Formats: sequence, C-alpha cells, structure tokens
Amino acid sequence: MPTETQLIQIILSDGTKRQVPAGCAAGEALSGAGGQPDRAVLAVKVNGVAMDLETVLTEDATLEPVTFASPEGKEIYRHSSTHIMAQAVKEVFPSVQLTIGPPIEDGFYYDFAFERPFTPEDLAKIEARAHEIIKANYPIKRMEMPRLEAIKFFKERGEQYKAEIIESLPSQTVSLYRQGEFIDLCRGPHVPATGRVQALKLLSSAGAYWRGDERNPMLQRIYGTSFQTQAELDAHLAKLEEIKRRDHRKLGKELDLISMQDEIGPGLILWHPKGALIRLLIENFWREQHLKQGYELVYSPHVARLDLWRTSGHVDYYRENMFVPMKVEASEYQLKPMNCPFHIMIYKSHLRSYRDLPIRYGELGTVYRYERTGVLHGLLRVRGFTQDDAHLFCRPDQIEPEVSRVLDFTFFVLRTFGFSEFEVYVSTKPEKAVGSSENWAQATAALEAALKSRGVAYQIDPGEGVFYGPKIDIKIKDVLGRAWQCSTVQIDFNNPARFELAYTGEDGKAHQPIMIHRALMGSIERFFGILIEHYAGAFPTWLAPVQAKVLPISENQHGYAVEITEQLKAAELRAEADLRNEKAGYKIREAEKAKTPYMLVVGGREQQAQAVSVRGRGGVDLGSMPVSAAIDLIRADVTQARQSH
RNA sequence: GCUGGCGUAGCUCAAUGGCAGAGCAGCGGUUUUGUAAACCGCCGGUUGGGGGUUCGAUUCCUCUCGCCAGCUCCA
Repeated sequence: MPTETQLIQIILSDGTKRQVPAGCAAGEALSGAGGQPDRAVLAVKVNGVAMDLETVLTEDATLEPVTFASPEGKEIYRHSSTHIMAQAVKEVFPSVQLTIGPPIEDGFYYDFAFERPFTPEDLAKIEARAHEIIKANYPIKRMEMPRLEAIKFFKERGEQYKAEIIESLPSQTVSLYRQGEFIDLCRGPHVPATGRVQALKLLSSAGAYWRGDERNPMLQRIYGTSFQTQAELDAHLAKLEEIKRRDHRKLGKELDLISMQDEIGPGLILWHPKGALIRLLIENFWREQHLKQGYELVYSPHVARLDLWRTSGHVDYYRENMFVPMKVEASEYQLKPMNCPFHIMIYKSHLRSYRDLPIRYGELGTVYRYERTGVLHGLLRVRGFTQDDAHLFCRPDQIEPEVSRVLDFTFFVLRTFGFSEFEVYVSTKPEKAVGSSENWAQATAALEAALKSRGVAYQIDPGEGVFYGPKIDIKIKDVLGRAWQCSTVQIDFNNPARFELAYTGEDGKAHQPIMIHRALMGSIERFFGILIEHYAGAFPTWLAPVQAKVLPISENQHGYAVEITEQLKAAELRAEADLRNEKAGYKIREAEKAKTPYMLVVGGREQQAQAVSVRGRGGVDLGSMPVSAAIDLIRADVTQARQSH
C-alpha cells in the first residue's frame, strides 16, 4: 500500500504526465499543484470511470475531466440538479418520502411519495427553494455506509422506499450523498457543490407508479431541467415552445387537414380535403415507386375469418391489440390488425417455383388495432391506420440482396420527404423466440451484411427482436432533432411455417421461403403527423394542397385573376383565386396562415403588363413577371422538391 | 387501463351559485382596396352527456363519454 509520502503518476487526457502525492484528490491532481480548479470541470474520469472530484487517488491513474459538454457531464449535472430539487421538496414538504430521481434526456425527474399531487403553486415554491439551495452552495459529500446500517438509517428517517431500494441491492456497502441537511442514497458521482448548478427550472408534475408497475402505489413525479447558463436554458425552453407551435394536432386543425371527433371514436381519423389531397400525393408517389422497384400491388379485405388469425398466431400473441371479433352467420370474423396473412394467402394461391422468387407484394393496407385509450396520441398513435406494407417471399440466399434493395429504397423515399438523418438499429434474438439459433444467426448476419454493404452505421439492440425474427428499425430525425420510428424490415421464420409456405426448388423438392415484412413510412397517419411537425405545416410545394393563390387587388382584376388561375391549372398546378371582397393585405394574411407557397398578386399594373407579382411564403418578394415565368418558377420548385435528395 | 388536469358558439377564450359573454370565422351591407387583419349590422349555445343537491347550477356532488400530461404498453 502506498503511504502518504509516496508519489503516484497520473496521466491526463492530453497525454501530459504528472507526479502527485498519493492520497491527493482527483480534482486537485487535475488542476495541478497550486493550479486554479476549473469551474467547468464537474467530475473526473479515473481510468475511464466517472468519479467525484474529491475522490482520493491511491495509485497511478489516467484522469480525464468531465464537463457539461459531454453526455456524462450532462448526466452528472442533472443528477445533482434532481438532488437539489429533492432537497427543496423535502424542505417545503417534510412529509414526502424520496424514491428515485434520475437524469433523463434534456433534464431530470424525481419521484416522491406524497399524499396529493403537486400543484403549479407547489412547483413555484419548490423551485424558489431550489434556487436558495444553489445560492447556499452546500458542498456535496460522498459517504459510505454498511448495508444494514443504511437500511436502519433510512427507516429511522421515515424513508421506507429508500430502505426498500437498499434491501434489493446486493452490495454490502452503499454510498450516500449529503448536501446541507439532505442525505440521499446515490451511486453518484455528483458535482462538488450545489452552487455548480446554474440555471434550473421545474417543468411539470405527473403521477408515476413505484417501480413502473401499475399495481404499485402512484408516486408524484416532478420533471425539471438544468443548464450551465441561463441562455442555454432559455434556448431549451424556446425549443419546447417551438415543439408546441409545430404540434400536428394543432396544425392539423388550423390547416383543416384532419379531425378526430367524439361521435366517431377515439383514434379514428377523418381526412379533410386538404389532408386527403396530401395523402393522395404521398400514396401516388408510393405506388409509382413500388411499381418501379418490382413490387406487385395488391388489395386485401378489412375483415377475415377468425381462423385465419388463429393460423397466423395473432389470436395467441396479439389478441390484446385486436378489436373483439364479430359474429357473422355461423363464424366469427376479425377486423384485421395486420396485412400479412392476406399476402401469404395470395402467395399460396399458386404453386411457386424458385424461379418466381423473390415475390414482392405491396399494399397500402388499413389495419385496426385496439390500443388502450391512454396511449392514443393525435395521428401518432391511433386505432385505425394505413401501413405502407409489403411482404417479400424469398430464398435464404436472397435475404441479403433483398434487404439491401429495401434499404436503398427506404432511404430514397425518406429523403424525398425531406429527412436526411437516420438512426438505425438491428434487433437480435429475444428470450422467447421461434426458429433455430442458426436461422437467427444467419438472418441477423444477412441484415448486418446488407447494412454494411450500404455503408449504413447502426447499433445493435440486443434481445429486442420480435419473436419471429430479427429486424432493422430506422428512425428518422426531424428538423428539431427528434427521432421517430417509421421504417422497419423484419425477417419472419414463423409465418412461412404456420402457413406451410413452399416453393419448388431446382431439386424438384419443396422448400420453405423466408418472409420479409417491411414498411417504409410505417403508418401513413403517423408519417403524416411527423411531416406536419417537420415542416411546421409549410409543406414543400410538391405536397402543398394549394400551390398558388391568385390575389386580385380589386374587383377590376377579377376577370384577369380567373384567367391566370386557369392558366396555372392548365399547367397542372394547384391554384385558387381569392375573389372575396377584401383588401390585399387581408388576402395575403389568409394565404400566409394557410402556408400557401406562392401568392400571385394582380392589380392594375400587372393586368396592364400581363404579369403577376409573385410573393413567396414567408414574405419573400420574387418580383413582377409574366405569367409564364411564374408558372416555370413554381413548376421548377415542384420538381426540385421531389428530387432534392 | 391507472393518476391528475380539462371540456362554454365553427375557432380562441371570459363569466365561482343569481339574465351565458367577447374577438375571430360565417351571413347581409358599405367600401374598390397594393404585400400579414377596412367599416357597420345580423346570425350563432340542451355550457360534452345522464343523474343529483339547491328557490336557482356553466359553477357544487355523482356516473359516463372525450381530450391533455405522465405512467404502463407498443408485432
């Protein structure tokens, strides 16, 4: 063991080496003898493990400062923030019990056992107290305690939940953190003092179950966030406002795209003319491209005999999400939750040769799933939706080339809709699964090989595959950096066996094909919701329900305006004339609110010159030009938008 | 499904136990308009629905439907 006088060698992340006395705190070792501690440094990685700055060094080590700039730094900062909030809650409401309080993406929360929900007024009081705790700059000190002593300690303080947590921990000692009078069970690390947290704000409160189980008592959760500077916090709050502004439920109503109505039922969408037109454009594009890609398009019914769903296994594995069956004559019928059995039955309608494969059946198939009321959310989670579904039937050796094609196709389609950043995941075999281990290994390898051949970076989601086969999930990132799950490519070993699918091989014998399920947009409803938020309702010109609005200044130009509108329509543009008895400013305001890409203002001057004055969405003055030039301009925008990838 | 909040005119929101209101939209008129809101008038309600308390309920209680946030779930 090194003694107090011994020197140890530390290596900093920039490569410099330094001798410090054994027993030196990691933070001091970082700043060097007599050096000023850097306030931006929140913690330190000792041999790669994040620790408190006051951690005592006893042997040679590599050290790396942890700042707010890194993901670990943010976690530590927010973890300390949630402790500050918890301290504040305990001080304002001494009867609360602490449970858990982790950092999360963009913030933190803490769950408290309390006899009633927190009100906004409570949050204001708690936040004020938290700011006082920050100002007091209490040092945050780590201490260790034997397990049994810690259980006793928390029980004496009335913290039953904390005692229960320790009872479920295997270790013989636990670590506690103290700041002022507040002591919490915590693995750490933490920032050295409460004053390190600069800008903190509590955001909301809501119920949450103890250990996430709905049979357990409901706790009161408070969400908050913290940043190093008020400016960063303000920017984050502005982003939250922006998210609210773009909410597809709000924009869907304002732009008269869709509605959901009590009389119809939750999770069921009405597509109004403008929304329906955008959907039509999306679907036309989809069909056109699928035919180009060698898919055959099919249609299938909305209900089928329950027996079909017994064969497919949905009755066993998916009943919870199915509407109850309906009795018709002597049999039961089921509203379809999936399209796959139908495509399988089309496959089965003939004998298939190895020469026929791969067979690609695509359908914009509308399915109905019973989702619990609490999970429904605008267009993003509904009970009736249309999947851009396809099923590929292929030989084992065709998995990789088929998946590669699907990947190329997916990225092409997503880019066309304005998405350029993706997160890709490969999910591997879960505990409960059908199919042999070799099959899984082979299919998973084929998925990875396809991704590698396309140079796509991906992460492995271990054990997250569906029971019937491994899958690739693609999340798209929208303009605000939010990730949305849309595309999925799933290998299926199960259905070919259940439906006894076969093809005749070169050897004249029957073989079982592999099935690949894939969706590019996932659900049209969901994808549309994401598109609305991505574009904040200002759709690119090729998707805009009205591409150009002709706005006459006075009644004298009505004839001219109608004439121009007809010319635009003849050029296959979606144009409307606003002939209402209103001033130009009013008409422009309305067109802007509707997010119309082009406004063609026509007054006496334009009529005289047989021209239009073009205003682009957002107040862009594109000047006066002949009608034909305006048509060329808008048409070029339409083509460009569809090819902008 | 669970916990909490909410539900008033087409939309956004007022009215706390005492005559249900405003702005916008719509309709009629005046105005003939130049790049984000002209002016006047009119119309508009079973206050989500049922039941209860009360002389009297948008308001209080209860059941129910729906929405929102979170939890849980998400083949």
